[in-house]
Amino acid sequence: MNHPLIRKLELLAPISPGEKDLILSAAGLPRRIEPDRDIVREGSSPHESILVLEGFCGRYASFRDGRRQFTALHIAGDFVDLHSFLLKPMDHGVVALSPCTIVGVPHEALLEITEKHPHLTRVLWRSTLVDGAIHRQWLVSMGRRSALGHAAHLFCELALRLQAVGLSDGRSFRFPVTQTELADVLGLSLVHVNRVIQELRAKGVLNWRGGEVVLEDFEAMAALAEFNPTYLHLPKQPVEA
Amino acid sequence: MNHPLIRKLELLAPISPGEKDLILSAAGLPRRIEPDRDIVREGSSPHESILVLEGFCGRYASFRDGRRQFTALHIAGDFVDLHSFLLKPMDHGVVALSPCTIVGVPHEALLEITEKHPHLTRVLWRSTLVDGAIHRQWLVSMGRRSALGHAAHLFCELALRLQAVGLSDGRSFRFPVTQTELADVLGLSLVHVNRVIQELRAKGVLNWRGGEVVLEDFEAMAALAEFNPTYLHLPKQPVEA
DNA sequence: CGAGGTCTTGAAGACGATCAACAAACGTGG
DNA sequence: CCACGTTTGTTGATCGTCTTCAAGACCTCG
Repeated sequence: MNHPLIRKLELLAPISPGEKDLILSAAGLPRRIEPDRDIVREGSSPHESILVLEGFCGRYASFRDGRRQFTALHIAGDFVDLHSFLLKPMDHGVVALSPCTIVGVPHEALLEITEKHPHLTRVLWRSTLVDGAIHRQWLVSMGRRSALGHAAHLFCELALRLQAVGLSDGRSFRFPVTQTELADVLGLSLVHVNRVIQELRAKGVLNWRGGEVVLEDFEAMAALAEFNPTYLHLPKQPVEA
Repeated sequence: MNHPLIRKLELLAPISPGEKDLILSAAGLPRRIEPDRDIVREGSSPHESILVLEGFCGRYASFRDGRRQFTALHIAGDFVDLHSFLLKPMDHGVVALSPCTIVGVPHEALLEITEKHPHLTRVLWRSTLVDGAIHRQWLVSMGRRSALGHAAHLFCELALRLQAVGLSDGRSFRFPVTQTELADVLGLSLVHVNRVIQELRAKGVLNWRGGEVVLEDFEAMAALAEFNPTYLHLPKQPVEA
């Protein structure tokens, strides 16, 4: 089964063919979203949860004065707002960072799953728990890592998450995001992000041009970041690309 | 029913008497934990999830060089590691910040609940989602608020969370934590935390002595923090103290 | 009364923010 | 294919917040 959601859910736990059918048949039709468009609006109370089939998007909070902070980055296979099934209204927005393909899963269908399919329920619950674990690691990065370490940590995380769904070989991947957006992810200024990126380049660990990232030396990058992948709770073996 | 867990769960959603019995009967005997003692160790794979009946504790990650970052603060009624039911091993530790009374709920019992009690399952799931929402708000504080705003935000959050379980009138509460610990919560240095606290005192919004916090002017504090309580997903009316 | 922890203060310095330009890349229409 | 405008990336200079280092004051508890 090659559907990104299934691929992703199977990373969390084995699921049966019946369960696969169940969730796929609940999903609506794929929709195309342009970059910079909101996928879920802050303050809304959705009736469906959105799954990303393709592209990058992010959850963010923004201030009246225009400051913005991303609190999560999502890739193919991620539910961006599974929590909105049980937690309304949305306390943050979700925006497409690249062209995205998404599908919605109606909350009714999720309710049905929780009523009748305890195993699948646990798998979905678990996926929200992994989101939480990533939030915590970002908190650690924000609080106690240098800007350089923080950026390095994020690149390591992305490499492994993308590898897990077959979108990276663990070394290089598409990353169609501007430095301005990255600044809002890292909680830094645009100018400083630019300097940090250059420093990673100068150290020979990062090559990032035209939306393509290459980690020239993952080990060195991980060392800079004091990166420990445990929190991602990925299985030992990534799927084939 | 006056059990802190029940009080807390009822904030999330109405639960039936049968469900209350169910979860209470699953819980083990209360245990007393001294300050500074680990409640759950990083790297462990617990067979039960811990619920706080009394006291303050925190989740933290630490570095080899001694730096530490708290990623959550927990109060009476909170499950500190409900996620360990589905996500092992622990990617962080949990430590008592004050003397704590805790009970364990065996993962077997939680499994049973997810198999047979979908509604209660959703309530528990929801409680982990609120944790996630708080993580996100902390990320926003770390990334885009000044040290002063960040501290003010935390005090506002604590006032409302404690009020929700009857441990504050919304203005004052016990907060038996050192400035060193607060520094590790806020991701700041001890010295700077001290200065920020003094600034809040000078502004006449905070009085914090001997483990007792008084928010002299909640509105002013909330304004400093640009605090919006939506993310806590609390019901309109707090319970009586 | 002494000892250890906690809080407070001062001074110096680093890291990252801000302000202001400029350069390069990209997309579009002519 | 080039001209142009817009977006993105880069650089320099200055400034401010927060860190670090160091020491002293206060408090609690034996």
